[in-house]
Amino acid sequence: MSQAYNPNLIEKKWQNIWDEKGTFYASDDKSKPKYYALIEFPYPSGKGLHVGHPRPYTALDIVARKRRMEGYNVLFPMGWDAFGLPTENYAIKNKIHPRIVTENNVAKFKAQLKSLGYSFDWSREVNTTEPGYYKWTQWIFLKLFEKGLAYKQEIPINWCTDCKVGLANEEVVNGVCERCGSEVVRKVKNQWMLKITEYAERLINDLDLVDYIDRVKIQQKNWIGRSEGADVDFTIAGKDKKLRVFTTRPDTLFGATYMVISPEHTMIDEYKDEIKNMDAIRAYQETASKKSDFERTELVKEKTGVEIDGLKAINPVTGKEIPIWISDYVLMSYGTGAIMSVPAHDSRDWEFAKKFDLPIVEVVNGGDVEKEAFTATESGILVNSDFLNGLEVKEAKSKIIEWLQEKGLGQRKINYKLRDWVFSRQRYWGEPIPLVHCDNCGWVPIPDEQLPLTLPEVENYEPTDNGESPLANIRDWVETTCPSCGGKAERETDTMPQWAGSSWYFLRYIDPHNDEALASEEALKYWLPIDWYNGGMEHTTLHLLYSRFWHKFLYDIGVVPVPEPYQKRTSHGMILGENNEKMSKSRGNVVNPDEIIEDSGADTLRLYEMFIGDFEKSVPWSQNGVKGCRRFLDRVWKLKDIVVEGDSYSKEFETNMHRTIKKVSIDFETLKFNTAIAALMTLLNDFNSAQKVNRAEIKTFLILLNPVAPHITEEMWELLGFENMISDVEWPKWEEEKTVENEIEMAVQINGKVRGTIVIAVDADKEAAKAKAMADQNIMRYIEGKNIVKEIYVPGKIFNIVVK
RNA sequence: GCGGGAGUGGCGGAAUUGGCAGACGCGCUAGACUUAGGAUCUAGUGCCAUUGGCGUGGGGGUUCGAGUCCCUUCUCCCGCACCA
Repeated sequence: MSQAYNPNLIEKKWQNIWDEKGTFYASDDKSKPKYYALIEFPYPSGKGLHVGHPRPYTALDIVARKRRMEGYNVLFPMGWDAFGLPTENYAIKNKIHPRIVTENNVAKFKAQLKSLGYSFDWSREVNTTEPGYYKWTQWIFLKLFEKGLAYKQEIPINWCTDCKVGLANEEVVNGVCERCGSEVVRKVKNQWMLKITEYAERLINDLDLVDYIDRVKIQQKNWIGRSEGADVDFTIAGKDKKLRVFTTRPDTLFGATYMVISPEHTMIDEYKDEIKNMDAIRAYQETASKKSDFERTELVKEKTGVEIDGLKAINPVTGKEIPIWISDYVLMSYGTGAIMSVPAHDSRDWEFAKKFDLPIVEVVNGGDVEKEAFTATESGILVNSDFLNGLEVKEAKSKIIEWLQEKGLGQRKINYKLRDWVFSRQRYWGEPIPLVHCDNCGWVPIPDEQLPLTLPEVENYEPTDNGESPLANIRDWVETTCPSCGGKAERETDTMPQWAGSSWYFLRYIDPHNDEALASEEALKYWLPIDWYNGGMEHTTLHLLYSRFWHKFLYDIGVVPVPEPYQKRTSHGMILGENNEKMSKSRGNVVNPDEIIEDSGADTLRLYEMFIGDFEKSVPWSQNGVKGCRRFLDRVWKLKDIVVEGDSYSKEFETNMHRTIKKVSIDFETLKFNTAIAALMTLLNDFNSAQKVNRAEIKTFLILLNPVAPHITEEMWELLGFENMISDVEWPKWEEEKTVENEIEMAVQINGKVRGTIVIAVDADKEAAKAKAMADQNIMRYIEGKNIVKEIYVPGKIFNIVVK
C-alpha cells in the first residue's frame, strides 16, 4: 500500500519547482506559433480572492496548459486593476494611504493565486497603479486629446447634499446617500469626455471580424443601439428659433400632435421670461433631478409632465400649432433631448396623451389607436398624411426625408444609444489627467518627457466641499506653468476612471518593462491579437467596449498592428452561495477558497470549479460537490496500485482511450469542462472495474487530467518514473477510426415508443435491422395483428416501425 | 422600463444538435468492513402502478419521432453607463 494522497505537501512542492524552473514563462523564441490566453485581471479588494475568481482562471489555465503541450509559445499573464473606489474609501476610513492598501491586497491575492497553481507568467505582472504603468495610460489619453477625441462637457453627477461629495451610482441607494442617508441630487459639473460615439459604427461592424459568443455580440450591438431616422426641425411659433428632434419614425410626422422636451432642455431657460408657468416648471425640474434615468424611463409608472404655457411649436407638415410639454421620460442624454410625440404610433406617447387628454391622430392604418398605439412598421399604409397617403411605412420614410431635406427642415440621421464616455472622476485614487489649464492657451497637454505625472501625496483623500477632487487642495501641485507659453497655469485635478487602466493592460503584458513605448512594435506584432479572452458577462458593455475603442484608436494612430484586440471572447457564469443567492458577507454565504485548499487541496478546488456545472451559467456552491471531487482525486491517486506493464493501449481499453482523448480534447476547447471531467471519471471507473491500468493508459490519463489538476498529475508522473515533467510532454492524439465501435445497441420503436433494442453493425442496412427486430419477442408482441404502415430506419441511430 | 440570458430527478448537470431523456457527480437506501463512521468498498436510486403509464416551467402546434423546431404564456437571473 502506498502513501495516502496529501495535496498540501505535493502542491507546494510543484509550485516551487515551476517557479524555480520558470516552466510557464512565455518564451522570446518567436519561431514557435504563439498563443495568447487572457483572463480579466482582478481588482485586488481587501476581502481577498473569492471562489468566483478561480472559475474563469482555471478554465483558461486549462487552455494555456493544453496549448503548451500542443507546442505553442503561450502567453498567459496576470496583473492588478488596482485603482478604484473601494480602496479609496477604505483609505479614507482607516487613514491608510491607498498605495499601502493596494500593496497589501495585491500581496494577498498573489499568494492566493499562487496556491492555486496557475501557469501564469509572473515575470509579466502588471499593476495599473504603478507610475511605470500609468505613464502609458496618460500617454494614450494625451493622444486621444491630441486627436480631438477628448473634450469637456457639463455632465450631471450624483451629489450628496450632506457629505458634499460626488457619489458613484452604486453609492446611491433609493435616491439617498449610502453613507449618510441624506438626499442625493444631480449636480452639473464640467467633465472630461471621450468620443467613443465616433467609433460607434466600427464597433458594430468589426464584430464581424471576431469570434465572440453570440450573446456578447448581441448585447454590444444593442448597447451601441444604432437607429436610422431623421432630425426634424420644428419652428417655435412666433420665433426664429427651431426645436430639433430626432425620430426613427419621420413617416408619422403628420401624426405629431404635441412635443415633449426633457426637463433639462436649455430651451426652458432661454425662454424663461415668456413662459407663464415657470414656477410649475421649476418644481417639475426639481423633482426630475432626483430621479435616475432608469426610474424615469420605467414604463409601468404613471407618466408625469407639465405643459409649457406661453410657447407653441408648429408641425412642419400640417402647419398646425401644437403644445410643448416637459416630461422626465425624455432624456437629455439620448437624441436631442426633445421629441415629436406621435401618440397613435408610440406607446409611451400614447400613454402620455391618454393621461393628459392630448389628440391622437392615426397616420398608419392597421390598428385601433383608441385602444393602444399601433407600432408595427412591417404592415400598415399611411393615412391622414397628405402626400404620403397610400404609401407603406418604408416608402413613406424615404419620401418624407427627401421632402424635409428639400425644404431644409430636416435630414437623414443615424443616432446611437451609446453615449460618450465620462472620463473624469473627482477622486484621488486614479491616474492624474496630464493636462494643464492656461488662461491664454486653454487646455495644454504636459510634454511626453514629463510623463508619468505622478499622484502627489495628500493628507486627506476626501473630495473637497465643493466637489473638487482632493488634488485641488494641493496648491503647489496644482499651480504650475503652461508648457506652451510659460505663463501661470493650473493642473487638471480630476483623475481618470478605473476603466482607463483596464482598457489597454493586455498590451502591456506583451512587453511589460518597456520604457520607450507601451510595448515594442515587434512584440505587438508577434503576440496580437489575443487568441482567447474570457471574462464576466457584466463587462460586456463597458470594459469590453471601452477597450475595443482604445485599441481601435491605437490602431488608427499606428501603435498596434491589428484592428481588434480580442479574437475570441467567452464568458463564464457566476458562482452563487449554497442558498442560490449571490455570495456576500451580509448574506453569510461566502466561501473562502483558502479553506478549500487547506482541507482538500488546490487540485480539488480547480477540479470542482470546472465540474460544478455548465461553465456559462451561474451555479450554486456545494460543499458536498467539493467532497466528491476530492474522492475522485483519491481514487486517481490509488490508480498507482493497479498499474501493469504495457507500452500501448490494451485491446480492452483501446476504443475507450481514443474516445476519451477526443472528448477531453474537444470539450476543453468548447467550454465543456464538466463533461470532459465526467469522461475522465468514467474512464477511471472502467480501470477500477477491471482492476488494472497499463503504463500507456495511465500516462495518457494523467496528461488529460493535468490541465485541470496539475499538481497530483506531476507527482504521479514522477512516482511512476515517466521521463521529464508532465508539463513538458506532448498532448495525446486520437485516431478517429478507433473511436467507433463497429457494433452498437440500437433502440427499436413501435409508434415512437421504445419497445426493444437490437445489437447491430453500425453500418447495417434496413433489412438487417428489420430481421433482427422481428426476432425480438417483445417487438413482435406489438406488431402482431397490426399493419406496418411505415418503417423509419436511421443508420446508427434509430429504427421506428409505425403500425396501425 | 430597455437590453441579454436561463427554466430537465431531491440537488448540480448530461443528451453526438430532431433519434433510447437523466451520462458524470452529489444526496438518499441497503449491504460489507469496522469499537466507531461525516472513512472506504459493493449494489440500488426520475415519478406512479401489478403487465404498463407519466415525465424536460404551463398551454397549443409541426413530425414516424420534440428537452431540442414553431406559436403562446409564466417564473427566475444579469446589465443599464461614477462598483469592478
